[in-house]
Amino acid sequence: MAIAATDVSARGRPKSKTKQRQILEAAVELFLDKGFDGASMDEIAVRAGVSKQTVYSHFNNKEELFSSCIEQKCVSYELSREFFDHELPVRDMLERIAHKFSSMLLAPEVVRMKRILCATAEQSPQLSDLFFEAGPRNMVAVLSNYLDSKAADGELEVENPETAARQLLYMLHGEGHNCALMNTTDRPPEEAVYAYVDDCVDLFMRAYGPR
Amino acid sequence: MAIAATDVSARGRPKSKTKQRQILEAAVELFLDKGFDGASMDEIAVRAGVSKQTVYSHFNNKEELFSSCIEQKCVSYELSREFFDHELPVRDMLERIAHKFSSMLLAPEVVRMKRILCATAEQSPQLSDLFFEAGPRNMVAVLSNYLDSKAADGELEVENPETAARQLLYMLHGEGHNCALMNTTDRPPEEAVYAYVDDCVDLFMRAYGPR
DNA sequence: GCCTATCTAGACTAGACAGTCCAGTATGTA
DNA sequence: TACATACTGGACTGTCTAGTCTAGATAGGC
Repeated sequence: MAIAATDVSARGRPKSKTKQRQILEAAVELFLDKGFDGASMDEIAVRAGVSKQTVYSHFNNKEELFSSCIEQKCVSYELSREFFDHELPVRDMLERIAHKFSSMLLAPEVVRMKRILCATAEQSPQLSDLFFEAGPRNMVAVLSNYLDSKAADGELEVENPETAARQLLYMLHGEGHNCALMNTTDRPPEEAVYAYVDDCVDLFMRAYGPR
Repeated sequence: MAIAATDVSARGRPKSKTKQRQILEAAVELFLDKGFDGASMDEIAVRAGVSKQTVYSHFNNKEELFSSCIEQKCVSYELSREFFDHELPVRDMLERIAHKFSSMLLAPEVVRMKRILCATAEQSPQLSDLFFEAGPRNMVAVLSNYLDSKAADGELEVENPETAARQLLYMLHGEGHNCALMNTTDRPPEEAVYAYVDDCVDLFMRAYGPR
């Protein structure tokens, strides 16, 4: 929807999908790198190897282009339900998901994306919505679903699986993610983050595991 | 230190402390409101009721002014050790601190400040350091200290108080803080946040409380 | 009351950037 | 082949902003 409407009649030369992809790729790189204000349309056009006019023929303005970028990135991060292995002991499964989740939270691309969403939060909350549904909320739903099924099996003592999912996931953010987000100079080393993640699963199992 | 050095010799008319305060106040408001790029020096001067030249005579450039603003805000947020009441039962004390911490995380001023630090993270990590030491790290230290003393009393079973403090504090961030930070349109209502905070203390006590 | 520095008001420079316009060229569809 | 449209490249407009400069008014310290 963010893309300029192509004429109903398919007369004349059609817009090139390739160019559009090039533009989006260049824009993603530059927006992630310099933020919304920092990235200029001229630079995006140059990096995409395309004229500025072409950029404007595919996307009506800067906001629209930015929004398309976020949209594109979100789909690529959606976590699937298939990740969960119901045969594995709960603790092992939780450790697996916790580590995967934690490393996602530390991925430079994710961090930079969150930074930009924070920065543009005031101007465009609908972008945050987009991200929030595809990202954190989806993750809570998926994990909560898993916890619920394990509670039904009697492997966990969780009354409210959604709350439990949030507790674990937000706890996992920890100093690692926070430091990365703010780009502090001294960051917890990788081993410390791993240890922290294990401690979180421990805490979780101590509270919700079978007695 | 961020302030332009006043001449060693105290000859002539001294710089007005009042003007400096006015400039800082106006700058804080505008930076929090519009971010670093969004706030212009002209606007700051106007809001401070001062000429632009005066702004530049107190602060050499925009970065310096910004840095002074963050510095000023940080000192005002430092949490004190006096807050902890050692007579109160651990659970009650934790509930108290959890609620206070949570409402701080939701305060508009704090949220906007964090947003700006995220946005400027790439350019100026030393600002994040400033904030991180005065804010999150200080908070962890203070709570960890409390948990340690309670572990010594046998009221808690905490092996690593620092980790435990981090777990509780980061868990408390939750969806409320995250949504506020990104400014999503549908935010968890106040009661939901309160309930979540209580659930977090529950989780903590289930894991670390006496058997 | 003099000296010195601050402060004001506004003009000014220099550069950046979003978005438009145009003339010419390339290319897919009918 | 003819048409309609996409694409290029570059010039252009209008706007905004950081930072400088100047001339004159103001006010504190000695």
